[in-house]
Amino acid sequence: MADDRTTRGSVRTITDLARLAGVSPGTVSRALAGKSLVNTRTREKIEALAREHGFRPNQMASGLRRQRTGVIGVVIPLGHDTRQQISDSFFMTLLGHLADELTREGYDLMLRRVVPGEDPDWLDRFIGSGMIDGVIVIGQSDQFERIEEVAEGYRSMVVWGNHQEGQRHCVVGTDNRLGGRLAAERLVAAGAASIAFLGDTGPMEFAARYAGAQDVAARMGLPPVAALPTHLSPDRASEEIAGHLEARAETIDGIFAATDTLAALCLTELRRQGLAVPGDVRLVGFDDLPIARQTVPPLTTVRQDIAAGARGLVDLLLRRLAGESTESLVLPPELVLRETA
Amino acid sequence: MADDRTTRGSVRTITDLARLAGVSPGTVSRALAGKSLVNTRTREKIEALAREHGFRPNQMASGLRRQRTGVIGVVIPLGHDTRQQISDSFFMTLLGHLADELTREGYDLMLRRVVPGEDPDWLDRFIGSGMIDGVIVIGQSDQFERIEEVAEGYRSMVVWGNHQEGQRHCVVGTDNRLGGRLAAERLVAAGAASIAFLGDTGPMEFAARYAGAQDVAARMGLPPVAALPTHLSPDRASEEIAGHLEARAETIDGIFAATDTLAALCLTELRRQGLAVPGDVRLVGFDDLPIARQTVPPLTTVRQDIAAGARGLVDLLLRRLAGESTESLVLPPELVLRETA
DNA sequence: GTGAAAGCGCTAACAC
DNA sequence: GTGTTAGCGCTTTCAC
Repeated sequence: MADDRTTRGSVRTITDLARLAGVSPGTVSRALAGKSLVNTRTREKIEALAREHGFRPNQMASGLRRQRTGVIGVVIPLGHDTRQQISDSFFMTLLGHLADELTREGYDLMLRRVVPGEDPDWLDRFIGSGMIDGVIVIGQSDQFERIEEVAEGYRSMVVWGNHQEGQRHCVVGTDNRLGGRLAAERLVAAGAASIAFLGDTGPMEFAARYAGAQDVAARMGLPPVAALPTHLSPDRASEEIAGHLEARAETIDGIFAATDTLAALCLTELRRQGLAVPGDVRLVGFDDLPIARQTVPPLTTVRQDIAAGARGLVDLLLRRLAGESTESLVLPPELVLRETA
Repeated sequence: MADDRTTRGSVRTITDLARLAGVSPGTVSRALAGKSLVNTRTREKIEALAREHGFRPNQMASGLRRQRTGVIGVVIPLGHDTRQQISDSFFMTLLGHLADELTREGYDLMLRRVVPGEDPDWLDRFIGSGMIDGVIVIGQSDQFERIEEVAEGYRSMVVWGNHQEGQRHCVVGTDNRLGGRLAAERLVAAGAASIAFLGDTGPMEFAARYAGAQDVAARMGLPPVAALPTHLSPDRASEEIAGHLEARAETIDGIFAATDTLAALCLTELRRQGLAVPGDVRLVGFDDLPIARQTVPPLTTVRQDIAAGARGLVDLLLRRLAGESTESLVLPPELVLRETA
């Protein structure tokens, strides 16, 4: 075991430091907090001592006393399709931006991935842990109702996801339905007459994208958009896509993929089956992840502004922590024209 | 502000619950902890009450008292090239696996991204916060020395990175030098006679990969491997790659890219400049990220077993927390033959 | 401007 | 088996 937590000497507590400085613990606390009035010389002395001994106040103790931890929880519910989203690029990128934003605001980030199916209590458990001042939920998954219930009694929460008319929880997200419309309109403009949606329509975001595509098909008098369900893990998805294409390729000339990741896989499958893109089949993705620029041909897609999303989440959460009421924030999607449609 | 932290009733503390159950706080603590002996009926009663009121013990308080938080810190130092690694796929994937492993072991994960240049004290600050029982550092970046110093006095740390002869800190990582050799050998076997290394050679992992390639060039009597430095952010890297290729394409017939991400960008640039892969130029990447299978043609690369890495990191850290001494863990890289070399 | 003292919510001796 | 008690390390009245 050895002397783990002692780097130099044994100035572990504010009391140790107080003894060294010849003052009381209270004074040290005040000096280090930088607030309340402390004699400049006392403060300087204490700060010097603290630096010299590499002292840092224990955040658990401080948190307990002040009833605030300085930590924001970030939770990723893996509802549908447990194994997948695990390394979903979109969520991971969002997480990176969240880390940056929270750091900038002086908060730490506690990350939790949960499987709601195994633990229905996932959200309350996190909130009730006493470890976090607020929580950001990344993705509603299939937990819309659960989140609504919690939002009823807990204000310090903001969710990344889809906005529903009249919902109670504060959400930040792209207008998925509009995004779906943009995608389908582009497919049609590029010459598609029979469109399919590639991906699971279970998660709300995806359902909304699908609905947007349906809107366009209906408005244009095209046949309804077929749903080609897939999982999100690359391995399974590839197989499933191959199956769908074999069964339906004849009847489909436009594909709207739920994510760029799926679109990229689909592109590979299309090539393998000898179908030209965008000649035989037009393809549009969603997200505008880095991969969208690197496929061959590069992917036409619907862009979500991830950085803006992260800023919005943090901004709204901090405002809620400060007692403000906040509206949800719906971000506009943007069609990015490349070469697949 | 409203009644934030109360979902139902006001059973916030173990003492509240004790009052309800007609027992003492101590008994509630014991009952909920599941350890020490408590009358079965008392325990059941308490558990029922706890469930009914959605009570969860405050982890800050518990942590403070027990001197253990149940939280592992994960820190990503952004040393070189601040903006980049920010969404580096490799680190993000590793992070995902770490989250899974730690969760499985009952730990929470506190994530911090730091810029050592701005805060030389990044590591001590995290360790000294009192919020974490141990720390996993993802990537040595340019902080090898700092990490060594800290390792001197702090045992509860494991680092993802490159292994150096005689180093003090416990590290888990791929044998990068061997990986570099595998890559270069493959390039040569595929017909390359003049090899370049694409990427910054500053970070230790990359330096080792580069050194491995040099080993092979020397052994084979080929000209030394040229280093083509780049940043890691896609935008800058693309430009830089284009520049390098324009300047040197004539004289290079094999490229070893420091990461798959760079390799994919390079592939795009090569195509743009009308160079055939692997006809004119052979290309090998590193990591075997999902993108490696989706480029056209798919990328020959050196695989790092990320899942095994995450398991190793967590396993070693837990052993160290338990007081064991542990050796570093060097994982074998594996050449994955696809079509670019 | 500083000290003393009372906890934040929990756990772990120590009694009984 | 269970109650009582004394803190974990910090902040914050309340005195002075």
